[in-house]
This record gives sequence, C-alpha cells and structure tokens, in this order.
Amino acid sequence: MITEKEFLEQYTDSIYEKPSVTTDILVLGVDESFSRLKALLIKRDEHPYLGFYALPGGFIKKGESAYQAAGRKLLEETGVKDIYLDQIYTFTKPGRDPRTWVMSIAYLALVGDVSKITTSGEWFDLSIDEERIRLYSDKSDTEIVYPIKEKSFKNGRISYKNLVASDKGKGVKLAFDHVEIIIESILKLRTFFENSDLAFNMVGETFTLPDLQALYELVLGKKLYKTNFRALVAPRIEATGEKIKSATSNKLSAEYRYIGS
Amino acid sequence: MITEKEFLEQYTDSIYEKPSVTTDILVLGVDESFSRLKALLIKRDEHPYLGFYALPGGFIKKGESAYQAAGRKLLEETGVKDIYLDQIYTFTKPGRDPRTWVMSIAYLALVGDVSKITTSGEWFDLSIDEERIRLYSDKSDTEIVYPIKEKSFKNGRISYKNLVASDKGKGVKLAFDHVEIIIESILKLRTFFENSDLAFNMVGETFTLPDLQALYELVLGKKLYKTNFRALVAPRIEATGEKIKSATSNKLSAEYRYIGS
DNA sequence: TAAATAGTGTCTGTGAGACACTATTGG
DNA sequence: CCAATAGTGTCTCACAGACACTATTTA
Repeated sequence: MITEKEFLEQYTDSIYEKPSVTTDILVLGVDESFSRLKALLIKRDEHPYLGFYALPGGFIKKGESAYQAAGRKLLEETGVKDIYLDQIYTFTKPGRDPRTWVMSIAYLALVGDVSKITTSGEWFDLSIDEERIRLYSDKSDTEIVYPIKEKSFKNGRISYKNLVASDKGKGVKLAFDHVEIIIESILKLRTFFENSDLAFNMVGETFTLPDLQALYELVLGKKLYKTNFRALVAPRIEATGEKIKSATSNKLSAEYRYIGS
Repeated sequence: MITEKEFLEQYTDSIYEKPSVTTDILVLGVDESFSRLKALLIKRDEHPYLGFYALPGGFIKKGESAYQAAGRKLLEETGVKDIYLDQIYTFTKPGRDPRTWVMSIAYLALVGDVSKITTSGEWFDLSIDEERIRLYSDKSDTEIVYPIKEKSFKNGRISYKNLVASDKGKGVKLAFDHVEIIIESILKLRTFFENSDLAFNMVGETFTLPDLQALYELVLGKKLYKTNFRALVAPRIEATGEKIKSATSNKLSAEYRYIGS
C-alpha cells in the first residue's frame, strides 16, 4: 500500500475528456433616473455566434476560483471591483456551446448608475414581464426580444413553474444559452430584493427614499405603497439630516444612508 | 471571412488546461420514526483521503448534463430514481482536490425512509446546530464532528453571515471540502422547507400530520406549534378519510395526501 | 399660488407565534 | 379508565396591502 504522498507524486491526470469551464456574468445596473434596468452585453467578433450579443465572461484559469475569474473579467470589462458578485447557477447542458464541451458558471454582478462606467460593451435596457424579455441598446439601436412561457416541471413529487424563453421569432438573438442565464438571474435578483438588503448595492453611499423606492419598483416590476415601503426599509437606514435632490424628480428629499441590518 | 460552419469544422479544442468536473450529492432521508436525519456517505478506498468518508459522486461524462450525472450516480449508489434532485452550488476553490484541478457541482437529493434503501455506503445520522455539525453511523460506529462558527463576510456593500466548519479537532473527518457542501445544502434545505412544499418529497404518498410535523421539526431544528403548523399545510393536503398509525407514536391519526399548491 | 410630490396616520387581512382547551385512543 | 396524544379555538403581534390625508417644494 502506498501513502497519500506517494500517490499524489505518481498521480497522472485523468484520461477522460474534460470540459472547458467559463464564467458568464450578468452585470446589472440602472440609469441615472432609476427608470431603466441596464444589462451589459458584448457583441461577439468571433465564431461561433459571430455578431450576436453575449454576456461578458471567459474561461476560468488554473489557479483561480470561479469567483476570482468572474471578478477579473468584470474588472477588465468595466473597471469596477469590490461590488456585489454572486454565483447563480451552473449551466451544463451538452451542446450549449457548438464548438465543444463547455460548462458555464453564471454570476450576477450589481453596479449602480451605469452612466459613469466605461466599457467596450453596450448597456442594454432590460425589461421582463410574463410575456417577454426585451433588451434594447440605443447606442446601436439593437432590439433583442424573446417571448416567454411559463413552463411547469416536476422534481420529485412537486411541480414547479419556471419562465422559459422560446427561441422562435426573428431578429437579433443572444449567443449560446445566455437568455436562460439572464432570466434565471433576474428571478433570483427579485427574490433577493424581497428577502435581503441587496438593493443597497445599486444606489450610492447616500440616497433618497423616492429613488430607493423607484429602484425596488423597477426590479420587482410592480408599484409599491409609499407608507409600507418606508416602514420596511426604515430599520436599515438612517437620515443624514441633509436634503438632496432625488434623481426621480426635481424636488428635495431627505438623504439617507444604509446602516445594515 | 469564414462561415460559422467552416469555423466549427476547423475548430481545434482549447490549448488551455481544463479542470475535471464532478458532481457530489448529499442524499438526505429520515429513519422510520422521523427522529433522525440521515445522510449517505461512502468510505473512500482510494487515495486521496483514503479511509475518509465522502459524499457519493463522480465525474461528469461528455454528453451528459450535471443533472444527469448526479441522477446516474444516485441510481448506482441507492437504486432510487425520479426523486427530488436539485443543484445547490458549484465549488471551485483551487486546491480543494489535492490531485489536480477539480470543480464540483453539488446536488441535493431527497429520499424518504432510508431503511428500505440498499446502498454500498453508510447512512449517517446528521445533526447540525449553532455549535457543531455531527455525523454518526451506528453501522461502523463512526462519529464525525466539526465545530461550527458564524462568519461574517462582505459582498458589495452588504454583510452576510455564514456558518463555517473549522477543521480543528481530531477524529475522523470528511474528504475534500465535503463538510462545506453538507452545510450549504442543509441551509438551503431549511429555507426550502420554509418556503416551498419540499417536505412532501420526504414522506410517503400518504402520511399523518404528526409525522409530517416531526419531519419539519427535524429539518428546521425547532419545535413548531401544532395549530399553526396545521393551518400552514392545510391548503396543500387533503384527508383520505382513513385513519392510520403514525410513525412517531402508536396512536391512530388521520391520513392525508399531498394535493399540490 | 397651484400642481406635484415628499411624507404621515391608520385600517384591514394574513400568517407566525403562543397558549389553553376538548376529543380520541391504546394500554 | 387514565395517561398520552390527536385535534381545535382563539389571542397577540408583525407585516404586507391599501387608502386618505398633510407638508413642502418648485415652477
């Protein structure tokens, strides 16, 4: 019997074929007036999916974690770091990349106002409802639309409902299975918005309550009642004592700061 | 300019080194009397971590998805299929496998009463509280214990708390980073129990409310009030009209069936 | 000074948490 | 027939949803 040390010294790597593993990152932000969700897409200049838009991302290198790879790519593409970045789901369906066997670990990154961020990509307006998901870039006047259907599937004894984009319809499309990644990420973002303080990653150091509420309404896709919203966030914020101009209107509002939960 | 078809024909695979990718599965069940959570572990008979206990799992083969690979392994190890199986998290930290570069996509599988399942592994009692996680197999009289600490970490502007097992202390340990996988999975299981109908994957086709409540209390690690618990599950179940013996006591209780939400 | 929007008071319904009680069953 | 436990009634509190109102600010 050999020892573990001896084993590791003589170990030769698996003869089985291995997949390539990438990270794809949905970088989400808002415009200056909290009226549009913004997602970063990059036009592919290589095969496959040449000319299609894709999420920023890239191969994970040996010696780094998926989180590090996502952070590195994010920094390369946007120049930002130390922002919210979290793993969403790992996509492994065979054939999702026509070249070869590629898995993708999807990440969600949250930035605030995208107007200050320089990138080689394009910021697309992102909207999603029960009927469709729509991405639009006014920079290149590109519109990407997918109809959405609710699909029910079983896991064990329980049925779940899920939103699935149908690939039908013409027009510009997203590369690979990146629609799926975007949909999954948005759904997770919504539950996080309802159950955690995630929203504060998308406003500045200080903010006004009208702006914060506009952000919630934008992400959750529904109107909220002012009173209830304020009661909800009240324990997590403190007034600075100043009054500043909201981005959503041109009136003065009280300025607040996030103090954690 | 070549077409995509030509590109794919001439495409040669990446020269970059690639990781191996495995799935590791936390197979969770209960004993006959709903008094112990059970987790399946397998004693390793190879280096590395020879003699340590590990989660069942294995390499993903080309042509199958991670989900399929997890389902295949589950069937091989337990003979069960068509049960609840869901992706939890992908572990990618460099060095997590001493042999070489290996990522692991963790899955959670839910079975019911484990006494009917034959396996080459061992069923360990699993308990977890704020202080420690403990696994115990009476088959081999093996006890595996890790102290647990609450660790706070920042993601963007927000601080999160997380349970982390410390590697200190002697005694039998788990292979690789499998403690982490187990802890993450249990935490996810708890939030799923509180927010979905997941529990019905761990009881039979019909069940009694005392049994179902015992299961909830076991997973959530706290006592529940009968009245509130019954009010909660009432809309999702229907009485069969029969009275059967509970597993948790020797009295008759009304028999129910899951009807979905 | 008027329209718009910041900000507050309060009512309702629902669900979790809690406790006290009655009904039924096995030994 | 009695101890144990199945099963019910009801109170409280926190919070989401909803609406009506007052205060302040810019045009």
